[in-house]
Amino acid sequence: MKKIENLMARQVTFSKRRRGLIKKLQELSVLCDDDVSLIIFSATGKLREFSISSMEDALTRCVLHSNSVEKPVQPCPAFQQENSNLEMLHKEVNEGSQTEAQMKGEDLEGLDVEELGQLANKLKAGLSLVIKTEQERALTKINKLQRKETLLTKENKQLKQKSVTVNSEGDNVEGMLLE
Amino acid sequence: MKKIENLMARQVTFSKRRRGLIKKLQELSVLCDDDVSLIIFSATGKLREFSISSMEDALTRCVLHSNSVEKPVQPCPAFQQENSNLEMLHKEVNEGSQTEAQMKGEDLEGLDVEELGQLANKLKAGLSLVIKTEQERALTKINKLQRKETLLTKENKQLKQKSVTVNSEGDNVEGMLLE
DNA sequence: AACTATTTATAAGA
DNA sequence: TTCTTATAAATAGTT
Repeated sequence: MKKIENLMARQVTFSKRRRGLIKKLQELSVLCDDDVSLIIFSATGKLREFSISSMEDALTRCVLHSNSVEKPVQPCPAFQQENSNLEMLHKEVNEGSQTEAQMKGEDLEGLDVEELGQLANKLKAGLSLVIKTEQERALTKINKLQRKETLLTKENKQLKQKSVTVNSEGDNVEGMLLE
Repeated sequence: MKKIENLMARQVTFSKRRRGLIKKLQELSVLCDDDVSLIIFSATGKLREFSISSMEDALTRCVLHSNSVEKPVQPCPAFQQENSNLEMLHKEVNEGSQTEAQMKGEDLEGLDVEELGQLANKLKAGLSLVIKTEQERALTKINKLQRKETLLTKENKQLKQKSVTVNSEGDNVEGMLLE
């Protein structure tokens, strides 16, 4: 089993299997009385699907991007800026709570629940994108540092050998490295 | 289709279907080149399953509670060093259990908006802790690598100076560093 | 989208 | 828990 290279076939397969997956998720949540979350990212980090099957049918499904042709990724904030993103998210949640409180007392017909579902979806999507962005940022940074470290270590070895052959005394730099 | 009331039957079904679900998740992630996350909460809000398929680490599985009956927490391979964090997550998730249990069994129409909002907040809290765990882990790794890099660079500088003063020819290691 | 041949999942029982 | 098997369901290929 490997990646389907043909775009159309891949999209079709994705759609079919996504439906199957969500169905099974719903079944599990009913049979075993669980809450289930499903998050799917494309390989390029774009959010394709975020679905939550909870006890409430209204929150069961949340298809943000039904096409596999995704919207452009949100501008990738630097790792240090992630926290402000999270804070914004918190703020958004709090505002959402206010809205919800205001909505209290209104009819609890389908429309209200839909609006609430949309708010929840917004939150989930935001959180998902932040998680994904952080993961990517961190891994990129770690990989870069590891490559750099490898080269530095190599260089260090060469320099030490040279240093030892030519000058066996002087400042001893051994033992400086962290482990 | 409705909740399996018999505990043993429910546990067996949960195990079987979880395996099937994860298999299908893996298949989707391979066929369509996606990253997939799966989160399962028990109805009482306890985290049962957290699984991430990323491009870097094949599929990472973390079974905290294999069923609704309390069992010892299984070590999670991907987060072995974050046990305390995971326990915090577990604790946090548990705190909402009463609310969730109350909400359980009610019809959609019977749920008030505030309670649904609390569910959303709970999910957000769980996700936030996962984010936090990842952040901490990544930052620890990055900091360690950066310290190591700093020391290596310093050491190499000293070695180079020594090398240059004694022997100005030979292997040139400059230009090896990545930017 | 719909159809169908084939594969796969799973419930029940051991 | 694993294994077996009859049945049910998902899906790939096709139209």
